[in-house]
Amino acid sequence: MSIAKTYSPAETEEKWYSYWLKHNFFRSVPDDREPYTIVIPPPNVTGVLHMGHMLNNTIQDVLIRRARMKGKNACWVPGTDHASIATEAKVVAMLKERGISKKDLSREDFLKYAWEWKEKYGGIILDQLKKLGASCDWERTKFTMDEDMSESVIDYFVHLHKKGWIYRGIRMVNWDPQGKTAVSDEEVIRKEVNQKLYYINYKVSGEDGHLTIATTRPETIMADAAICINPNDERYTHLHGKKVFIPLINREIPVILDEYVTMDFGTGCLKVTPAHDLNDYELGQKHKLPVIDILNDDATLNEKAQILVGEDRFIARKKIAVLLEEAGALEKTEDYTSQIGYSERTNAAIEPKLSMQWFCKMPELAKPALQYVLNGDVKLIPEKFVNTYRHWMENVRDWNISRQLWWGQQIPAYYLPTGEFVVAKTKEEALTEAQKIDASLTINDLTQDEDVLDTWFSSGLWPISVFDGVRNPDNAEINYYYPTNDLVTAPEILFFWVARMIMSGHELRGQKPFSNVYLTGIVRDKLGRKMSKSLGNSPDPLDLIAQYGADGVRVGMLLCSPAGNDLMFDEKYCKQGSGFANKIWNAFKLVKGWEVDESLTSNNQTAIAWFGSRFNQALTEIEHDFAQYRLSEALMDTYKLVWDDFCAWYLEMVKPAYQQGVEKQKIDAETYQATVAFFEDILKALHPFMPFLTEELWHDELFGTRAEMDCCIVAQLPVNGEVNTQLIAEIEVIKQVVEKIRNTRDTNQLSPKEALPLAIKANSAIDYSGYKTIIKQLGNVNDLSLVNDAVNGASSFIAGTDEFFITLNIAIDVDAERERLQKEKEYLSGFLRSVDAKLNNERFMANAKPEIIDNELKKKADAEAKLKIVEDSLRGLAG
RNA sequence: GGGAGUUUAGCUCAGCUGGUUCAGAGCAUCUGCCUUACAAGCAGAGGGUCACUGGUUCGAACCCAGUAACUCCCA
Repeated sequence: MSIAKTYSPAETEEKWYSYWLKHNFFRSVPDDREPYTIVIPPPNVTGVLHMGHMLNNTIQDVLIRRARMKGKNACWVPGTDHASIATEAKVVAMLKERGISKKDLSREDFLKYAWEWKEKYGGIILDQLKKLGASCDWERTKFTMDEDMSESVIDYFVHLHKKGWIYRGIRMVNWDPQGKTAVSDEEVIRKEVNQKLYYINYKVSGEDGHLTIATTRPETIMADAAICINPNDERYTHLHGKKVFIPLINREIPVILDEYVTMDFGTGCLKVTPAHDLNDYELGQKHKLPVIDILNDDATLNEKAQILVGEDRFIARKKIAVLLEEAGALEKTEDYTSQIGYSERTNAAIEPKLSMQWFCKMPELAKPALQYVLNGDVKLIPEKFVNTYRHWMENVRDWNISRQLWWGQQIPAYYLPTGEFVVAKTKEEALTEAQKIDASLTINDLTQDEDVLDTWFSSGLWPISVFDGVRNPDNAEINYYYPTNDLVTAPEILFFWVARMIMSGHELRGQKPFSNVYLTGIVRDKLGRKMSKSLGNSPDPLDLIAQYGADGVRVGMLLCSPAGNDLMFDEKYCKQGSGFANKIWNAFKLVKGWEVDESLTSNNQTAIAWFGSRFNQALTEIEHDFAQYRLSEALMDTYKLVWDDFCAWYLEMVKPAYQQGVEKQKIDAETYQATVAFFEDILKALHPFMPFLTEELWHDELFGTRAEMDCCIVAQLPVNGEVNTQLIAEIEVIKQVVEKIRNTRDTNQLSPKEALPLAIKANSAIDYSGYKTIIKQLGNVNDLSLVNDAVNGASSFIAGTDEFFITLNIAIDVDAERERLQKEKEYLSGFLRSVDAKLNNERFMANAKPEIIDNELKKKADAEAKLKIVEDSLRGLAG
């Protein structure tokens, strides 16, 4: 196979992804290997791939591929969640476009449309993930409303109900008037909003005077049940026990006293509207006030409002301001900013609303779930999130699990004609239960609760239900794969999702659902703004892949992703990624271009031994990075291993020197074979990050003929190689020597092509005769000699504690040389002084650990040796 | 209002148990090179009062206290 000038990702990616699929490399079934399991955070069926998914799934894929290459039975379970509110909203919108209204449909018909929608759009993200290279076991793809998954949800509900942890109650809920459902506290996004504060006069009953209240919601005055003042407020003592009239509708309401009212906010008179404000509701309960609900489910005013009936709340607000003005009841308005809640799903302003809901008691579930994290059974990465988690779990409130929707698992509660209810898995079982209450009941007497369960109630079971562990708690799969290993998700859903999985894991299996939770940051643009559709600052991930290749984008994502911190994404990182791919490609081209000449003998043993050691050392470092989930650093360590150590140093050491007139470079067999072997190891180390490029090169004929199943994706990572640390340390000195030779060339404005003679006066134990080849090749040195005395009149430098001399054809600039040496001398003397200061300090000698002192002594000796050399050189220069 | 976090080079970030592997990496910048793998490259170079103030210590980017700015979560 001939090789193209640059790497072109597109066809490669398509080719190898299908190959992997065809050969079932992503497939996992239980066997006797150690399992390594990740369940995907199921994306919404409504979504399309965004940068957050890219980051999240790149990380998961790196982890899963690495585990696979370490010989584990790697299983990555993909799937989607049904996102009840968001999906229902989409379906309602779709129907509206077709001229169909949801309220004209039966539940059954509506669900048919919803499933149709899900089939059409629900798999988009998963398909897009394939472009990224995600090696999920697609045969395991799950959806939270699959029959078995839903059954698991119902089982869990029944289970919790039996324990008495699920109950019904009237509560003030966050009502989404657009979705026409309650949403949980966590699904409300608070935003600062500029509003107006309306000052409204209420006439005092039986007197001429009035009092003034301040409110942001004048349209709710018709629902007022009282006016509340602080009993300590001296301005209003005359109002104690009085009644006032609500303007426009002239309903009489009492003035009540409660210290709850802040005297210095507004006027100190608070209108109490129990039906439409959480705090007012509680105040109303305390003072036994009536609850007057003037809003419909869609937040239009109902007939209880008496006026503006049928108007939307916001339109009513504008209109009532005018009416109040006309009636002379509007004192003034002021600009005012406050926090308003918006539905995460529909972006409608949340309306506090009283309604009957299902709740799940949290304290009993939260307590053990907190322990898993506190005692380290479940590790949060980074650790800082433990505090946040604890704070939540210790202040947890009961969870509203019902949603007034159709798309989702319908609550398995069945009402008797009397209004009593039973909870059971099926209607038949419910009947049996119901008949215990009234033996004469038949199945037609039972009506199932209309509401569905919160989506998190089902995704909270995800790591168990994907292995059918709720319905069949002792099946082979759940026993093998559960607890899973790593979970990769966003901190915003630590409580929503992660905590609930830990709760259900403990409750159902007495076990944690996963050992490590890697929390990624939010992907922001380079200005630090969260990427969002509305801002239009998010690149299309698929465009990025088309432009930079999947490998390039994967590298780009990881380069800028410190664990748990937000990442400032910039396309330039992807560019760096694709540049890296190209570098590897070109290194490959070089090696591939070599022709072996069997008659040549190798003199690259040192280089080969060095890179072998360096490679093993780097593997250990990378392993260490992964153990701490420092993926960004693991990648950077790999990057530098390949680019610097392999390409810039090793290949330059061994590559056949340019020979005039020789068209093909020849190389000895030993070096060739070693280099090819190194390259193969490098492909393995790179594979988790750059699966496509590595797989492509893996199959090149350079490596001989490969069996069909011999693929990089299942190659085993090299382990436990030897590291010759002395050799590595000595090569570091050799690199310095080479750099200084190049520097000498640079400062004397000599061409790199001009070969130079080098004399070495070794003061250290390094045997330079073994490094001659390398120095000659990299430094373009034509004559290398080992000497015992300083060479006069030559340009010199020091590396380590050894001296080096280059005799130049041109006269060296003595003054410049002296200045350079003088500077070095000053630095060394200063350094020596600081070391001596420590060593002469009694308290240092008394307090510092012995190894620290040893180190200082070594530094002293080292500096003294160097200083002596510099001083000698200076003397030589003078003489 | 309560809680948490962040602040190190122009940018994005490392810096573990306080001590020469301590001020580092990648990118960007500057200079010189189209050198037979790669200009998406090669060879060099510059760049930081470790947010600020004080304290502890023989010794502080690191520990403690306070201040400032930014971010997130909860109310």
